[in-house]
Amino acid sequence: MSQNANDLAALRIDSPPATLREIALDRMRRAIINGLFEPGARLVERTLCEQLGVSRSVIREVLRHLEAEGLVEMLAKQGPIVARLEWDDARQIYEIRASLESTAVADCARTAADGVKSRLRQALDELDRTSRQQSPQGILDATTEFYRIIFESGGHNIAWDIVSRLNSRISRLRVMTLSTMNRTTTGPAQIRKIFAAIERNEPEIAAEACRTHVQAAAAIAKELLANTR
Amino acid sequence: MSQNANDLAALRIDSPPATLREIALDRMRRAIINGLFEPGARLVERTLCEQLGVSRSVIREVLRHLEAEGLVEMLAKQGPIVARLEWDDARQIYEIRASLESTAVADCARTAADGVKSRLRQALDELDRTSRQQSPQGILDATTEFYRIIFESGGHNIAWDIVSRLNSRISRLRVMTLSTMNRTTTGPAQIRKIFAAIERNEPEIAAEACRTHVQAAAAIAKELLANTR
DNA sequence: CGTTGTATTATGGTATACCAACATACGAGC
DNA sequence: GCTCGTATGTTGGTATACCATAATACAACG
Repeated sequence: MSQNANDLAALRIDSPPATLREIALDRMRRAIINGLFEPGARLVERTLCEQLGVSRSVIREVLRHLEAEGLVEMLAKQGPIVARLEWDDARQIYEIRASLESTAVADCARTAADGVKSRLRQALDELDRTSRQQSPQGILDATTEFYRIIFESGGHNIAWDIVSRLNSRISRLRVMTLSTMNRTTTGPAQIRKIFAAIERNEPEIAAEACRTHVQAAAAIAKELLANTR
Repeated sequence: MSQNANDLAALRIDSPPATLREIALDRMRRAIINGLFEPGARLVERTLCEQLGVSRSVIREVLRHLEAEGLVEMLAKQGPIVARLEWDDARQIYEIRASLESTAVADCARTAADGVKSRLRQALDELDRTSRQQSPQGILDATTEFYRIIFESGGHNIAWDIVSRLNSRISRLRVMTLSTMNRTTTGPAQIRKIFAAIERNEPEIAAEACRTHVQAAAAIAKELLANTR
């Protein structure tokens, strides 16, 4: 590989100017995840056109994508609504997360090199910081980053996609459960336990700590869902 | 609940006349899964319009859906192609399946009532039958049904959706691995082992047998992918 | 003969037009 | 006043039109 080849590689244009559809998809997804649209709210196509300033073609394609992601539900003969979340769905999502995350965590504990460990420590520090200043969004981002490192480091990007997609469906619960967990216990104790096991390369212990963490979140979520009704 | 109420319930219209989009989605998905379109093949929208006899709006919405499912890839500035499958993707898919299926199988072994067991036995008989007559499609259908019962019986429909979607991405491998496994070993020995453990309500053993089964499939798939190159 | 500029074509991105089904409101007839 | 029918509006489903860009072919020029 010559210097010349490197220079040429640097020329490559890799950020294709986003299409309206991609922008709209991103906006809509965020809007739903952030709760800008209530679960069950109707998503009238022509209204969305005005709100986003694009044509119905674009909106409809975005809706198809979000439908496949499970963020939007299509009621036959009535049109699209923001997906609602029953406890039974949430329960299943937490179960699946427990499976996938504990597997990834164990894998990470088995193979993690120093580089990964230090990146994890960084994420954990960030979590501590945001946790002390009671910033829900910050806690969520830091926790997400912690897990992202675990999945990516083990080459589990497909599992990460699945987990991310599932998390987006429980976004509303997630921000509350995470805040609760970081308020009641002494900070992010459970995450720290996971990290400690990874650092000492103890897969079984790490996986078990992870399962505990997810189950705790599920328990809190169940409470929340019961109270909201 | 009066007889009257029952009669009224029977009046309910529950099969909304499928839209063109739903039909087209189904057809396209099958076409890709069955290999009618080669992986990597371009999916030119106007061509598909003629082939399916619908407008581009419909085709494009279907493509968005399939894109989100991972069956179609969008190359920026070049349009959609049938998703290709690298071994690294297949590897991950088998790993995820191992996690989710073994969890579901353990759950099933823990809780399965007689009704579930007899339905599983039925599926197993069907698998024996199709296996004896070397029918690849029959083997695939029977195996799918076996797992479907396991997931549905435990209330794991979301996990089942995920597994189904992943399986559709490895459909080509799947039909070959299943045939191979049912040819080399004495019939569906591994599936039978899973069933036996479920029947005796032994979750750990059932889960382990399931993991073995998936790992064996992955090993064969790896061979296949290596040879195809 | 090759290089460069230009016309043509193929194709995806976006907007718009039209229709059918369902819902709502209103008015005629009893 | 109640019922039914009709007009009107809302909204999703589908088709089509138009544009921009990238690739290709071709021609002109050196």
